[in-house]
Amino acid sequence: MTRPTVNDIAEAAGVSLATVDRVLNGRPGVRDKTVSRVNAAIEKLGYVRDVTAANLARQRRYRLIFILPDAPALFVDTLREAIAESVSSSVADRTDVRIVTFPNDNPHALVKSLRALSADDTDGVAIFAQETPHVRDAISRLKADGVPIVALVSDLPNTERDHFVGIDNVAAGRTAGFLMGKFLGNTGGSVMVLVSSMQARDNVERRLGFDQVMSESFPAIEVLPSIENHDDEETTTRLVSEVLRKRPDITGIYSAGHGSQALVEVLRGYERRHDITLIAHELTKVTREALRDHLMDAVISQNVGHIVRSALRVLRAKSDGLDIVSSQERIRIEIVVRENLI
Amino acid sequence: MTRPTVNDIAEAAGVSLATVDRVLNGRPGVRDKTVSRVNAAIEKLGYVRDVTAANLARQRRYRLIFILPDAPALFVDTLREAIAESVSSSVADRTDVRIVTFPNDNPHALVKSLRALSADDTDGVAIFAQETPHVRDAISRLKADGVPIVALVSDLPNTERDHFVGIDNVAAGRTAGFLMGKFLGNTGGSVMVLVSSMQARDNVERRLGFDQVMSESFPAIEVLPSIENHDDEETTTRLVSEVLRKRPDITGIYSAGHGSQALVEVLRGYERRHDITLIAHELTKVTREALRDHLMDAVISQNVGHIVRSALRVLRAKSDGLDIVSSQERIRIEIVVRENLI
DNA sequence: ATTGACATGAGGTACGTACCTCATTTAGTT
DNA sequence: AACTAAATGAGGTACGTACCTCATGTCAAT
Repeated sequence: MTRPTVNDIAEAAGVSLATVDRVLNGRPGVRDKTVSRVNAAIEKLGYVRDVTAANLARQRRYRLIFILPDAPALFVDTLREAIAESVSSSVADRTDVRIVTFPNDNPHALVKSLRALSADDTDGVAIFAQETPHVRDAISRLKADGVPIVALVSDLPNTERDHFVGIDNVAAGRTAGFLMGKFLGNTGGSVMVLVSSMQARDNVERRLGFDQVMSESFPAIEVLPSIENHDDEETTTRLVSEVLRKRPDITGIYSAGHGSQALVEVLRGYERRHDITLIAHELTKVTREALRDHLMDAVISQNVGHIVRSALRVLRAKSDGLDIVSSQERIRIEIVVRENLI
Repeated sequence: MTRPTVNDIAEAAGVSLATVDRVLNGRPGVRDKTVSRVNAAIEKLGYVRDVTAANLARQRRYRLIFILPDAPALFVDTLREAIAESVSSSVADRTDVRIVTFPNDNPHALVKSLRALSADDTDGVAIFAQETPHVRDAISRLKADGVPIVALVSDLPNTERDHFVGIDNVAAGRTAGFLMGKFLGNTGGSVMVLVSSMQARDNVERRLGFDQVMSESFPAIEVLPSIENHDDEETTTRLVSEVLRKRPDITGIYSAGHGSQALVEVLRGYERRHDITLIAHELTKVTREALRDHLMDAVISQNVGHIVRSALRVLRAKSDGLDIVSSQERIRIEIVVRENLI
């Protein structure tokens, strides 16, 4: 009834504990025949390594680093909080987490941060940044040094990152488009789209997915060109006000970027606010309140807690040279309306 | 830099390891003054017990039981699969999970199963069932015996269960109502509502929430009385076909029960199927396909994986006499449309 | 001053695994 | 058969905590 241990395996396979240990930990000096005998015993007894005991014995610690921009968007703060929260629970996981922040508009600072890392003091890096040639090079160097790397939230597909932790942003944009279309009905009208930046891959992908669905399924609705706000409040306020004034036919607004604070504030002061369907990304203080206040209709979100935990799991696994079960690391695209707001 | 251990605490507090151990594990025979000295040292060094080492030493095992009906609804199968899956990973958590099934229509069998359990061989019970006086008594007995109990999916509020693991079903119904209203627009029409049984508390709560939102926000839409299908396919087929024939003004169907298989099949053969907005609960093979096929518009779901893991965490904590962080055990109400289907 | 109750210390073993050293056996080559 | 290299065994320590026993210390009541 009780769980088999290495000693049981040794006995069942008719070998010594040392040999079982060699097989289990892939150490050399065991004949193939013996290896299969041991593996057969493992199979037969249904042995599963006690990971906690193993880690205890191994005295393994994972030194992981999150690299984030200091973008003035609430979502980044939310992400940072989630990481900070994971730190407290990660003590039990033998994991030391450090957060490195770089100035949003300064790719050189990011590269400098990346250069400061090496396999000597780092077991894994999770990075939320845009892909530039310099970033590509820096990641390449880190990988060559043997440091596992995952991209966070916004993918870096042309780099040597091991994995991407985040939602499928094309699908997220499609989801937003689906809801926008269904909410607007067949009444026509036009939709304003805001993005943080057309350099931000996640934003571009969302826009792409949104457009796909709108043209496929809701051709009666006109989708306007993207407005880039560069996560800047003043810019947003100015541009949104302007478009709202010039285009009274606007019935929907899709905020595909990382923040919606300024947008929401403009709308609070807009008399036709209740005739506009507003869909944004990321559940934050601002979007929560906007949902509650009947100002916003839906939020497409990714659970930052899940993202952080997935990144930690993946980095630990990669650091141990283990494979990941990618189906278990998929981040869901969450739809939040005011009634399922937790 | 490295994490403090009990030995560091002993040294810092100027006491022996044995005394630290007594304090940490609440054993008697330590003066208050000494206790505070030790606690001060713990505070100062930021000591956190290494739970994995502790469990290893303690050789603690949790024997937990899930009690489920054999209802012919796909959702119950999904739940059962999630439990089975957790079994494999729970080996590492020193947890033995057993599933007990009782005939859906036979509350006496359920009571009998409950009676068979005792604190001698059970450290916790998670139960998905409806509340009846007999069930209440059986739970009362188990609690008196010191066995922690959580209600699963459908709450048992008038019993002595320690906790409820599942979604807020009123809010889930409200969410369904919100989407139904928004999708239908202001066109009026009427909505058919299906439930498994009006005895099932979760179903009743969903219906309640749905009605709240419909009357508050979408008064132009008529909501018909509930159709009870008792999770029976033939009944569903018959009743749904009949209502569809008699009421051609039906523009929406809300399936609040545990299964939607027969309903979906009827609709597949219904010529006006694309004029009907269909919203159901629980993501299963059937609802997935219906979403993909543009037959269903949204699914309100609860992540069975989360439910099972939460139940395991809560039962382990209760079994150790620990408090739970209820905010961490909240199960989200998920909205799934065809674009965010994973 | 003696007693007894209580508080504390010292030192051990155990949990399941990792990893080390050194001795011994086995297989393969000549 | 002798030799060598490789394979295996035996036995140890360590990780951080739990829990046990027994000895010794302290203090207050008698």
